[in-house]
Amino acid sequence: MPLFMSKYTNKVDGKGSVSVPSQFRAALPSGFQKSIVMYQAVNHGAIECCDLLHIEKVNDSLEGFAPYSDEHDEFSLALMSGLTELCFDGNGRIILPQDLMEYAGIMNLATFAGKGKTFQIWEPAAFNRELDIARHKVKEKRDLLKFRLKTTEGTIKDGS
Amino acid sequence: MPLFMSKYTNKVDGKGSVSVPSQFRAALPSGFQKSIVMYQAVNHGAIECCDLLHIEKVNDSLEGFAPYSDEHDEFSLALMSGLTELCFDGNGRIILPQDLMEYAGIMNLATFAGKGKTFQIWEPAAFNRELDIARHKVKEKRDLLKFRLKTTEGTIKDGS
DNA sequence: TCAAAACCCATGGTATTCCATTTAAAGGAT
DNA sequence: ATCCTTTAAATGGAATACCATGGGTTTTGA
Repeated sequence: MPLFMSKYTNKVDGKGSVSVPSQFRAALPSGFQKSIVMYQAVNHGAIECCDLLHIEKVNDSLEGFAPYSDEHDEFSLALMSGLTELCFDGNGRIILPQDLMEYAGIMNLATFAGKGKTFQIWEPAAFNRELDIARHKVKEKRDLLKFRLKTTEGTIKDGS
Repeated sequence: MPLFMSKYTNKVDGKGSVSVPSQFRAALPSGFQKSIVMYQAVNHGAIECCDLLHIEKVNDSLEGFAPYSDEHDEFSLALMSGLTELCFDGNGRIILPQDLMEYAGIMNLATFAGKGKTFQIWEPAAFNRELDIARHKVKEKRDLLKFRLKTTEGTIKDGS
């Protein structure tokens, strides 16, 4: 499974166009490489991005609620109405929606930061601040992270 | 599987005509792109919309009740009698029924809000209020969705 | 005959597409 | 390792197509 990793900073022009790093485009699942979906990151002033397949899985999970229940209503509205699907042009660019640019404070530069199954788009300075904070917190809490052992397949590499 | 997502606000003219966002029209299943079906949203003063195929599935689910049971009677009457099918004109517009406009309090503007398999039409200010409420409730209840996600993922996908 | 609805065309604005240039990365040879 | 060549990616700008909207015309049904 391809993952979003590393970070890249690209220019944003007057219309909000940015090139999505080619490594991120290549990491999209096959059959879902025409577009990405973005929304306000829950915990930060940043744009969170994923592929359409991921969204479809979230939507499938909503089927667990009764179709006319309050929960189904609240979750589907809150989650789905806030999404924006953006298709790439021939050069791998997208146009960032105005409201999301404002939410993230993005002007002329945008930092793409890999997060594994998703990635985020940040105003560069804000990203550096947040990265610093995150690293310190990881230092404190590093013992909390444990590798999940695969019980079915006996091949686990060292140091992975 | 096409989904209704994002939100759009369009103008409503004196006759109740509105353009249905092209993204929503494109998301209709092939063979069902001539019309949409709408009805009063159960939980809110809004118009709920979906495609005919979805209605057929809802109708199929009524088969779960015994044919002449009270439940079958009540559900089929309540769900089906309130439906209105509206066909698009050449420009992708529909004419909102008077009673549904009043039910939703729509005057000059209508906000189309994606909900996945369905979408809703709101009076813009009312939508913003409801979106705020829905987001807060989702924050409180988000553990419910995580549980669903885990069980769903565990059965369907691999390598995550 | 009249009103309401369906249909059609024209406009402006926006978003998408395309082409050209610059920049950066990758590979090969000295 | 350094320099040069080749390829790919990112950027800038312009042309094109699409969509929302306004107004008008024909059809339908009461």
